[in-house]
Amino acid sequence: MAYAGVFDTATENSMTIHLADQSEATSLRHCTHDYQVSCGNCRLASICLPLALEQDDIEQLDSIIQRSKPLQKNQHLYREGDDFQSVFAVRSGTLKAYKTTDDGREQVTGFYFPGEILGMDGISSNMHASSAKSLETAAVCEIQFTSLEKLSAVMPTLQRHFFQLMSREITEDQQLITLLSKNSADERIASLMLSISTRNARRKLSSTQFRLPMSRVDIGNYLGLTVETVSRVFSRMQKMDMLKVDNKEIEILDLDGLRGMANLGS
Amino acid sequence: MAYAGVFDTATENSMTIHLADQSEATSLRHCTHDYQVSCGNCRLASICLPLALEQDDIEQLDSIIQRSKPLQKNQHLYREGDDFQSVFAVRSGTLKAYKTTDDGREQVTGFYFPGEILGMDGISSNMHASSAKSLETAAVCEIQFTSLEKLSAVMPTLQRHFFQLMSREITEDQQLITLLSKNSADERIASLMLSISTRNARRKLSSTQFRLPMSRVDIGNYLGLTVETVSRVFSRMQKMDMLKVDNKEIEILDLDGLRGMANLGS
DNA sequence: CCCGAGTCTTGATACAGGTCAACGCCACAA
DNA sequence: TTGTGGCGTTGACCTGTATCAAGACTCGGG
Repeated sequence: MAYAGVFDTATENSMTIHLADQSEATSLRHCTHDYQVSCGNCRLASICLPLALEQDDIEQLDSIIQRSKPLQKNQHLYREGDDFQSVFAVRSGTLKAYKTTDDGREQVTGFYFPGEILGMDGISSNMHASSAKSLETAAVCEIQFTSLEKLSAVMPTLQRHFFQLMSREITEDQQLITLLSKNSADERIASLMLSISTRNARRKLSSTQFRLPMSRVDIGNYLGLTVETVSRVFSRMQKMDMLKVDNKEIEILDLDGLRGMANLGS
Repeated sequence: MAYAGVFDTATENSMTIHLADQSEATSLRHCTHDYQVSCGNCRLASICLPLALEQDDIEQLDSIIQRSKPLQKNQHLYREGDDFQSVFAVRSGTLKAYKTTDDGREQVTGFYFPGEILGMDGISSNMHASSAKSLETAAVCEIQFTSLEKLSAVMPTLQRHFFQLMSREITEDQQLITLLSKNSADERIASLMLSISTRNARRKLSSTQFRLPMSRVDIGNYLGLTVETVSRVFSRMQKMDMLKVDNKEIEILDLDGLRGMANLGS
């Protein structure tokens, strides 16, 4: 996929990047040369760090960021209950975050695309409050939280940036709450398609044609619907010529129609 | 109500504490003597600031906190779209936060009890992402965000505390997401009752007997249910001898039963 | 190439909760 | 005292989505 090329030469392996395992986490620090070298030349920096940082600042930031080996499909980045030590920026691929409820069911709480940051829900209790696994081969940057705190204290723009990131996570969750509590199945699916569309646009990818990295099950779970309903809605939208759906391949044919549907059912 | 006594002598007025209105906001800074004087002697400090702060730190914190006059019932603390300048700690009374959707409906995103902090969703865009209004006479402490940022930079425990507060807001929203997408009406109501119960306990109030500050409409809105359903669930729970419901007066009769219901329907 | 497991689609039926409507209760004003 | 308006309750009915069931498609492995 789009950014995967950068990592093509890296040998895939099944190493679990598990923060509880300190020895591995530290060893990652020394693999930097295999991968992209700096936030300064990262094409995602404009999404991940929309900051006016001096050259000097970027170097400091780089020094606390660890670039890790790729995650394979379905590999966990962290699990609910793990020691919290870092937040992560997605460099390529897509991850999903989910919680397991007391009675064993799963609730997907978010999808994370390149340039987006995850893991911040672990700060409050020093323990990850959700699990994160990759939906396809993916790569992430790991940002040690204690280092981030220290650096934030001397770099006001960084401090503000992280407050903002967390605040955005809150407002996005609130959007989802509204979606779940007030909107029909059609509206929910339409909203998700639009969300993916705009997030693609931010990364300079097509906003009308893309491949869904997640399964119907994940979509349904995220939106509080069953697989069957998700499937039916896709079929219906296809029949209405709003969407062209070929399994995971999506083409938005009527963006305005979709927008209308997302707000107030058709 | 519990903490209202402190403010009994204050003249009620209809002044809107509206942050866009700079002149009023600043004038509040000089009313301090009318109200509680310091975080150091605030009985809610253990909830609001569970920090190991030195005497000196508390004084610094006090210097950036403005104690405002009471809000009347239904008065707005801030509105969606207002300039973001401060976060607020509830001292007495209860507030609700809500968003208005594009098609004009309202989504309640949270209830805030004494000792809890609200307004953090405004940080990301420098604009409040939701509105907040009081459900009854209430009082809040206003914390100027820029001052908070500056103080955080030199007080690591404060910086961490705020990261944690925001992170907690995220995990709580995720709880609600799960509730809305996976749980039945009974489970939702049971969860809310338990949440209020534990939050009361934290403030050393009864965990089994309390008065709901919000209307049935607000409860339904928050939980993604209609008023009728809320009412029916309360009646059903009463018939099952789990709850005693007399309008807003609630008594939990079977805490364990309620807990069972909250997790996995009955 | 085919096989088999996982994933997706489609149809028939069931049910939780929404909608509509009527009414009770209480506070407050005239 | 009698309205009047807001809130809460209850009942009857309806509908969107879940559930159950059967196939169809897809993709990786032998």
